[in-house]
Amino acid sequence: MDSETGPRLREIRSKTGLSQRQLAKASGVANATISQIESGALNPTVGMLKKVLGGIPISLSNFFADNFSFTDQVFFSADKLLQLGEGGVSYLQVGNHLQNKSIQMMKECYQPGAHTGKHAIQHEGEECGIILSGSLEVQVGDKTKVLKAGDAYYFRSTVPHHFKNVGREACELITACSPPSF
Amino acid sequence: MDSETGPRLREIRSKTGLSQRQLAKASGVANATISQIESGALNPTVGMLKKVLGGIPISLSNFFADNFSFTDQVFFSADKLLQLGEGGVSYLQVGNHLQNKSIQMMKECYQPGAHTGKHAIQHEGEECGIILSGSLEVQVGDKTKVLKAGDAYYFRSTVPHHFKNVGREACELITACSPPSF
DNA sequence: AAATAATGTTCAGTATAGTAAACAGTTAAT
DNA sequence: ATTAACTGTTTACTATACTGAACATTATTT
Repeated sequence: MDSETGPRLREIRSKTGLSQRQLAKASGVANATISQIESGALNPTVGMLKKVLGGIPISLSNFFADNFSFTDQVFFSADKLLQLGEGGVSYLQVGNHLQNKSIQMMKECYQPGAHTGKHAIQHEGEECGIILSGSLEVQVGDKTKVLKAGDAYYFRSTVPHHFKNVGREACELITACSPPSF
Repeated sequence: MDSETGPRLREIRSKTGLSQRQLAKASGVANATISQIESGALNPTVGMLKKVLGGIPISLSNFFADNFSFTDQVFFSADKLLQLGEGGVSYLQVGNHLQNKSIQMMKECYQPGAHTGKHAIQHEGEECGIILSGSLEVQVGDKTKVLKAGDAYYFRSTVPHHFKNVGREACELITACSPPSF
């Protein structure tokens, strides 16, 4: 019936290094259920899927938004969404050769606990962003606030700033800097 | 089990002006099923929910990302995400008083068929964007391309450009202009 | 090599999701 | 007022999601 969710669950589970039984224990469902869901032999209820994803953990929204892959084609010339970083924080940049351009737009992903380093960042220009999923602690100057999906920020980059994912799930956001900072 | 999806479905269905039976017919499921899902008496399978949402139409991703509301708090001073437009195209702007700022970041939503007008747009600066959901036909100069979720664009705004939603569902994207264009 | 502990898969039983049809209530037309 | 057409809800039935236990493989331990 829905041929996507099984393979998708398998892919995500594998990526996180969990076995079916580990995930089963963490989420409180039978391991057979996970096997059957992944193989497509079963059409899970949303309650069940939510329960299973709770063991990873990942939200339903993020699970189904997984096709937010950035691997597809990109508009204009050879501008690709480049994977710049690795590890706790990843950056996907819109366009390339930004040296003489004025905007640096990125989709960023902070793993749980990931942050921008012990020293606050400071550079020319301005920056802003919109949180897509998860939660992010944003520190700008002496102000600190935890932003959730749908929240946004805007500040002058000359003020020292620092980002940290304080939630249990990955935090995705889209940001823009002007001018590009690296 | 999952107490959110019922009320959420009811809310979305009501907003679109569909009755349970209309949606049932459009999606090919029993009206009783929709009633029971909405009342919470039933925990739908994802295949079933997908089928139901197909009659609206709205994707699973968008359905669960519904908490992408922009109504929550926003970081820094009184900067709110302002609803600027109405009708076929809506704009939610990050921050305000952008006259002497350098970035204009917005979350835009194009209803099916909606576009930026019969005359192409042209202004100073550069702009870019990332498609969150749906599909958008982007016309820049003599180049035209249909972008899907995860795709992105970047171009100089002095080149005449035009956006149009050519899909059946609403298209959401996040854009950035530098400098702000209005 | 034999034993132990993992891995994912298969199977019979039971709990429940989904259907079709009848029900009850509200609005519109005649 | 009575029909007619709509709204959402309830009910008995059947199709299937989910469980627990056994199964088959592969990797690690002793």
